Amino acid sequence: MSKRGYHHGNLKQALIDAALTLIETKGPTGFTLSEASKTAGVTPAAVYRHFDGREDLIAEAARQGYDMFADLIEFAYQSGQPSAMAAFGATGRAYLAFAQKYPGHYIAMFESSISVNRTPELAAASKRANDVLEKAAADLSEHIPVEKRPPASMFSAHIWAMSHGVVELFARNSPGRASPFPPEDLLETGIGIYLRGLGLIDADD
Amino acid sequence: MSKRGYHHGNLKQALIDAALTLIETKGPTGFTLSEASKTAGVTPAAVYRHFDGREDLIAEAARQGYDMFADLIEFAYQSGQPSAMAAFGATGRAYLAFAQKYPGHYIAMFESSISVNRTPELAAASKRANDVLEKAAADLSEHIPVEKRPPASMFSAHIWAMSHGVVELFARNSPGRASPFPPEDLLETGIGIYLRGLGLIDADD
DNA sequence: TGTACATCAGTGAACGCGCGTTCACTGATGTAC
DNA sequence: TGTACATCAGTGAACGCGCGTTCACTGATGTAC
Repeated sequence: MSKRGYHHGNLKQALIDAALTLIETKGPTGFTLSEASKTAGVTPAAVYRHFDGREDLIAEAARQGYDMFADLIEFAYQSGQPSAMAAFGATGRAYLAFAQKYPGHYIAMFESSISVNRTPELAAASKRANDVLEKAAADLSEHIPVEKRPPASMFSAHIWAMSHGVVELFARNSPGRASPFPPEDLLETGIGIYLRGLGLIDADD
Repeated sequence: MSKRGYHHGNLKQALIDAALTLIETKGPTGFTLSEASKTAGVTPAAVYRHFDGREDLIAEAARQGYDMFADLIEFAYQSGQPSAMAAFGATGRAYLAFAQKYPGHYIAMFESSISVNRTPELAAASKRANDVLEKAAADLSEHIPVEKRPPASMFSAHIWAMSHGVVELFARNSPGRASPFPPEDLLETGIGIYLRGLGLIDADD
């Protein structure tokens, strides 16, 4: 903030922020190093003081995204305890909220072609996010009779798929494709119906 | 086929096919006119005999995709009649099959930034696909008591979201992200649980 | 407090490259007579 | 069947552009004395 002049002071983060904004508007392949550096008020060559190159910058943006994502999801999950049901619901809402509040991160994480195994840090951050989702599903599925209980990883994959689908198709404004309902409602009702199918919600709601 | 030489014979379709293969491997923004024309064995300038430019080529690919998609979905839907349940199940399976068999089309349709309203033909093809999906949902929801019946468009949006999510997260091999289950199983069980939640499938399966 | 100096974040010019698009052209094809 | 000719699908060279990356450099900063 206060530091300016020849030395930027916080160029690394400024570049990541610029990249995220660009990714948000132009997609992960539409983003260019040159434009990000220009946005940050710096020469393209300056990027190489902080990153190994283009891919490395995107990977770092994704890593920060996974970290925030895991934090938010974990916090939402804890905030609903000790009710497994409340914890699960909060987790689902946090998912959509994250995708809407941080679209650049979301795209870098799930739509860029960066492998999640690119660096150990990225893999760890991604795994942590995954584990929280699966933990929420596992907790909740404790309430299902064993013989009709699907594996927690399947349960969590279903919810994740529906959440991701709602984000991609109805939350992000695909050009020319109108959403019939607010995405929050769509996800809330969708998950509700699914959970009822598992016997976790009373048929009378 | 038989026609070759100075005149290509069927360059327009050859360019679309080349574009689809490229889109499939490099994403909608990674695709280049030059590479598509080279693949088709032709100079980049030749493209302009058949298309207005880059975007126009993608739009045409998407249009063909919507057409095939609507045909396949419609056929699957009809093949399950008169049972609404069978028709709906076939429709869901056709969705996934399309995404897997024609990934280039699927990406051009749902992941490119081409507006569905770009041309009247594209809008019409897209609407037809949409209508078939919604019709299947509406038919099936006839079997739900009116007072607990969600709007058909919401019903269809839920199923579409879950299908799209399964495709994006687990069917397409996101680099480094392993699918815990075959996507077909994931979608079949997911939709099954959802339908049970709507009271459309017996709790005992 | 003042000065000499090492550090290193950012500059600016340059590179080779592939892009989408344009243009005047060429030559294969198919039709009219 | 043979020839003249119009059509138009494709060529090839050229354009201006922005890309990611490299390099020797410069000058602001912070530390040692």
